[in-house]
Amino acid sequence: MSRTSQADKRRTLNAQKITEAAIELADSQGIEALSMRKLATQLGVTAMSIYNHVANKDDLLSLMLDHVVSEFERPQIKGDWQETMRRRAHSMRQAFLRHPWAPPLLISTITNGEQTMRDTDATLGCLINVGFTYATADWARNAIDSHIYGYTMQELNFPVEPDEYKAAAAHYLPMIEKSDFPYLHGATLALVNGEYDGVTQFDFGLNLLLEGLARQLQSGQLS
Amino acid sequence: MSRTSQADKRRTLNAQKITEAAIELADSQGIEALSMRKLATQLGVTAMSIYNHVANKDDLLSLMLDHVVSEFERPQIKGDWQETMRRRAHSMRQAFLRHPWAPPLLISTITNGEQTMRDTDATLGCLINVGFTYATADWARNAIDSHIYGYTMQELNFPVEPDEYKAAAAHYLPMIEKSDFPYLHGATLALVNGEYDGVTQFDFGLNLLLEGLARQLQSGQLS
DNA sequence: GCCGTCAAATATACACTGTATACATAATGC
DNA sequence: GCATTATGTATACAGTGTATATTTGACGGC
Repeated sequence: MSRTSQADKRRTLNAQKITEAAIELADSQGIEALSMRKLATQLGVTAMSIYNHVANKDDLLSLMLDHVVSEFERPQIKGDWQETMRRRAHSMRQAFLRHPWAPPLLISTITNGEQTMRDTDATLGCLINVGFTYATADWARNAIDSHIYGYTMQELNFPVEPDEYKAAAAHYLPMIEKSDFPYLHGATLALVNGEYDGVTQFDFGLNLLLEGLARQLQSGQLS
Repeated sequence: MSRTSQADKRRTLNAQKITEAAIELADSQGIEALSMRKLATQLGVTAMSIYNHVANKDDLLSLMLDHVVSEFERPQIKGDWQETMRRRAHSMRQAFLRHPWAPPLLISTITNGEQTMRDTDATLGCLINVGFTYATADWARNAIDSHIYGYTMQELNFPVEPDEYKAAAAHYLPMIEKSDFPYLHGATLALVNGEYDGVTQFDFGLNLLLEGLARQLQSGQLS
C-alpha cells in the first residue's frame, strides 16, 4: 500500500491534467484565484511540481486558452456561410459564458496555439470559398470577432438574469439624477416600468454585420 | 529652504495627481508595472501615503478609467446621428490607443463613474432623438460599443505598423504548414507577396453596423 | 507666539504571489 | 543491478496589496 500510494504520487501529473484542473479552478473561483499554490493543492502536489510540465504561468494560461478555443464550433468550408458564421459565433459566446475569464486573455494574447490557428484557417476558408478575397475575408472575420468578443465581455460585465433586470434597474434608479442624465434616467425608468426587458440581443449586432456582408458580397464589393 | 522642501513634502498629494501619475505610468510601462510602490516612488512619496487619498488599488483604477472615458467625444443630441456615432467611435479608438490598458478593464468593470454615465446618457440621447426607442437605442449602442472594444483590443493585441506587416507575415509563414492550414497559409503568403497590406479597417465593421441601423430605422423596424 | 488638534506621510509587518535553485526519490534503459 | 533521467519537494527571494501603529507638520484659537 505504501508502494501504491507512493506510485500514485509519481507520474500522476501531466500538462493536460494541470490544464484541466486550472480551467476548473478559474471557472469556479475566478481567474484571480488561480495561483500556482492553489492549483497545486487541488492536484495534491506542491507548487513547483507544476513547473516540470509547464514552463511558467503564462504557458499554462496559453494551454488553458487553447482548450477554450477547441470548444468553438469549427466552420465547415462548404455550406451556407452565414449559417456557419452564426453557429461559430454562438458556440464562441457559449464557451465564453462557461469560461468568463477567457475573452480578455484570448483577445490580448499574441502567441496563439494550434486550436486558434485551426479556427482562423477554417473561418477564412469558409469565407474565401464563397467569394471573399484574402483581404475582405480578413476584414469580415475581424468585424465578426470584434462583435463576439465585445458583446460577450459587455454581457459578462453585467451578469444579471433577465428576470432580475427590473430589480437591478430599480436599485440604480436613485443614483441617476433625472436632471443630469435625462436619457439614462428615462431608459432605467422604462426598465423599472417593464416597458423594456433590458435584454440586449447578441444576434441583433451579428445580423447587422452578416446582412451587410451578404449585401456587399452580392453586389461584388468584396470579391 | 528646508522649510519649502518640507512643505513640498506635505499637502502635495491629491487624488487627481495620483490618478494622472498612475495613468502616465500605465501608459509608458504597461498596466502590470503599475504597483503602489512604483507609483509612490514616481510621486516622491511612500506607498501608504496614497491610501490617504484613494481607498485602494481598485478605486484608483476606477479613477483612471473615468479619466479615459472623459477623453471620449461626447455625442451632441442634435445633429447627424451617424456622423455623431462615428466621431464618438473614432475618439474612443484613439483614447484606447493612447491608453492600451484601458479597454479590458473598462469593459470588465461594473462600477462606472460619472464620465461613463455622461457618455451613456449622451449616446442614448442622440439615438432616441432620431427615433430609436429605449430598447433599440440600447441594442444599437451595445452593438456599436461591442465593435469599438472588440476591434481595438484585437488591434492592440497585434501591434504591427502597416509597413511591418510584410516582415511579420514572412516571419510567421514557416510555422504555418500549407497542408494543415491551407487558407491561413494562403492569406499569409498573400501578405508576403504584397497582394494584401494586412490593414483591417475599423470603419469597415463600423459602417456595416451604422448602415444596417440606418436602413432598419428608415423602414421603421427600430421605432 | 504658543499649543492642542487633526490630517497627512511614514514605518513596519503580514499574507500572498511567481519562480529560481538545490536536492531527494522513483522509474527507466542498458 | 546500476547509472541515468524524469519528477516531485524544500527552501528562499523579490515583489505585491494593504492593515496597523506611529510620527510629523500645518492650522485655528488664545
